[in-house]
Amino acid sequence: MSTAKLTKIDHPPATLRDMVQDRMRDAIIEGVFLPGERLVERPLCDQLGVSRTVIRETIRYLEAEGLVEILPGRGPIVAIMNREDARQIYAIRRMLETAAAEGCARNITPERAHTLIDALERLKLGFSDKAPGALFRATADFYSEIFDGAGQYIAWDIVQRLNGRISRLRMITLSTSNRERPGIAHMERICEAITSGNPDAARRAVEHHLDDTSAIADRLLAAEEKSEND
Amino acid sequence: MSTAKLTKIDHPPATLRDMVQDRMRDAIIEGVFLPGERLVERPLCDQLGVSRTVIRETIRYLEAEGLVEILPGRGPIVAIMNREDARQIYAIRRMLETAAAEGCARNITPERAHTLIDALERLKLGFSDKAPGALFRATADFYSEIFDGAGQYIAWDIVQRLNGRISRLRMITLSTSNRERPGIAHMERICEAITSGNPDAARRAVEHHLDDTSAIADRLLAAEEKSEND
DNA sequence: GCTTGTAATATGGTATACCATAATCTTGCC
DNA sequence: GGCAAGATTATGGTATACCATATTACAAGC
Repeated sequence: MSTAKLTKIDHPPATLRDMVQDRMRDAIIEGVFLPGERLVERPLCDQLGVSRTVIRETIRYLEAEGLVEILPGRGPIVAIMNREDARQIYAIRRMLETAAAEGCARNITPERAHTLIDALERLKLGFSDKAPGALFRATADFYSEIFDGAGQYIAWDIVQRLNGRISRLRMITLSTSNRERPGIAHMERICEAITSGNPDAARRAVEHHLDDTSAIADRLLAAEEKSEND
Repeated sequence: MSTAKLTKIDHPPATLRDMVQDRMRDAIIEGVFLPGERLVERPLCDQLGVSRTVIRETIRYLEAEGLVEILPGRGPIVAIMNREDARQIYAIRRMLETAAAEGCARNITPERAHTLIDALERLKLGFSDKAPGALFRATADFYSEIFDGAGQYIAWDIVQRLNGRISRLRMITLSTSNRERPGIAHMERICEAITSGNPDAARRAVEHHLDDTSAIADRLLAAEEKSEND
């Protein structure tokens, strides 16, 4: 077995479907397709240069993820989220993220503390960045570290999907200017509590952050509802 | 149009895909397809009498649900669950279900109490029934009432999906003979706490029940792991 | 007889073309 | 101007063809 090291290069980890899935998910999350907008198959095929099969499978997948809704007889649209949906999603995130922060603080290691602090640094850079995408990714990375540190990969999966559904909302809340400073302060508190191995403080910090975030989101949605009824 | 009344009942809600999705989901949940078993497209087409497209879309959907896993270059298999997965799933259920029980107890109305008690009755009948499917459905109905009463439909959605992934485990734990009595007793305590409008007691009852259940599940998986390594 | 290289088969992945139906839009008639 | 019939569009559903790859089987060489 002299060639043991040369096993297969994980050759095509990128199937067409996966790429289209990511592209469309990102497009929905970044608001390229707005909530309620119809996702007509054939135009999408042309735009992305793939066959209907791929598009249809992708839509099925995103439907299961909750990003796409299928109206009987009409076809797929970008899922619409209402105020109550958002409330519930934030409530669930609160449970899962507090548990993750607790777990991460409990299992904290020097290495993990290091990567967490790194992620926080990138997060701060993201805030000063103009592009909203960078901040998005940096936020996801930071939380990813927390869930990873807690070993809670299934909860992380759920949180990511929930985040996809409230992405538009997060985009707005993150770019609300008066939100930036407290947002960073919250993250710093969370990071500090976790790295110092204090589960209770970590839980409280996350609770505080999410209560704040969800209140902002709720106000936004309330304002939207109001303006719709004018 | 003399036969107007005889047109097919508003068949729209039943698209072929949905039917196949339900059939396959049930088949996986009920153990017709075992974990790790390959789901070969063309045979499935023959068995279900549909085209590959439908099968493929269904598989994509079930993949997003976590019931199916896709091995690169090999194709879809029924997802395999390990001990750690189960642990995490039970932990998440614990959070979501305790919150739901609390919420339901807080909002309890006479009507809801009535439907809950009804569901509990059916649950008891289900325990004496031989078919495991009946007990499954009755359990789902009971919890559905609780989440419904709490208004937490998104959490309910998540719990249902998680339950799909541990269905095999639930099947075994439910049919474990010495599990039946305590199981019913737990359900009765939960029902009683909720209908009497006592959120704290409801939370504790659910916690107790799930700690018990997950411990049984974990023992089962531990035993399986052991026998595998013989 | 064992290994190795090659052919055959099975399967997933992708692309296309086609049909039926339902919703929508258009148009022409009253 | 309103309404109804037809045209258009989009979708769900199906069949099929093609390619790439992975597994298996088989045959040839040592």
